[in-house]
Amino acid sequence: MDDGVKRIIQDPLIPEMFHRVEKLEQFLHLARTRTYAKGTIILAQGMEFDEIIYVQQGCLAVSMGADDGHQKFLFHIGEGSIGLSTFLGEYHEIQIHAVKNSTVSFFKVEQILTIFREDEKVIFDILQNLLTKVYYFMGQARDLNFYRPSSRVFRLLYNLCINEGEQVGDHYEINFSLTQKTIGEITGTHYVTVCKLFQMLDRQGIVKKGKDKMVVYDLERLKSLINEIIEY
DNA sequence: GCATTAAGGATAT
DNA sequence: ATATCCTTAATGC
Repeated sequence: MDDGVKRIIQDPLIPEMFHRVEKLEQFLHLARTRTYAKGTIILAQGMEFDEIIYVQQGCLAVSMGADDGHQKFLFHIGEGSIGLSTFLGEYHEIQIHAVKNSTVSFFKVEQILTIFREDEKVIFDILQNLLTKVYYFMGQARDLNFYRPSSRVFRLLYNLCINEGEQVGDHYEINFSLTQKTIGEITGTHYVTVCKLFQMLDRQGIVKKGKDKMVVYDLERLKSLINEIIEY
């Protein structure tokens, strides 16, 4: 095996940075390409689907419907990433909609096979993309079983700080911010609960969340909060 | 401990 | 100007 196919699976902290398959960029002429306005539903529940989605620009969200009409957010498909490499019949409950204005390409099976023949490394890229998703959702399954909602939120913040945080003096800065709403979606906790938790963190000076920056003032305290019972 | 609902205020586009 | 996000309180499991 040459180095081109030797890779490491790293766990994505948030479900939108799965392995990119940018090699598909060279094969866009084989695909059907469309643009979607923000909010458009690309794949509705129960719609047959046998293509691979590649997002050139923008961002899509994949969610799964529940009996009561609720949609459980699953993951984002960002630029350079792919979606639904599995082929759905008409009895699935997946929905995909555009989060931003997006241009996305659709590859049919035969086209994908052609690409595989021309550049077999694309196979590994697609496998890698799928495996990071599988690994991510294995982690989700564990978290939902073993941690309470408050723990899941704190764990996410802690991991973000460890992995993306930049130490500045005595504190850490995370140079992007998630909305409380998306933190709720990712961790499976209600957004009102997320709000209360951030209030607590703010009041105790542990974490302050800004518009496009989060700073962690007390990483050890944040870590210990993961295993504490929170009073609301 | 947390979800849910509702309702009003705050920001983003 | 309108949609989206955040806050707060009340209630229920």
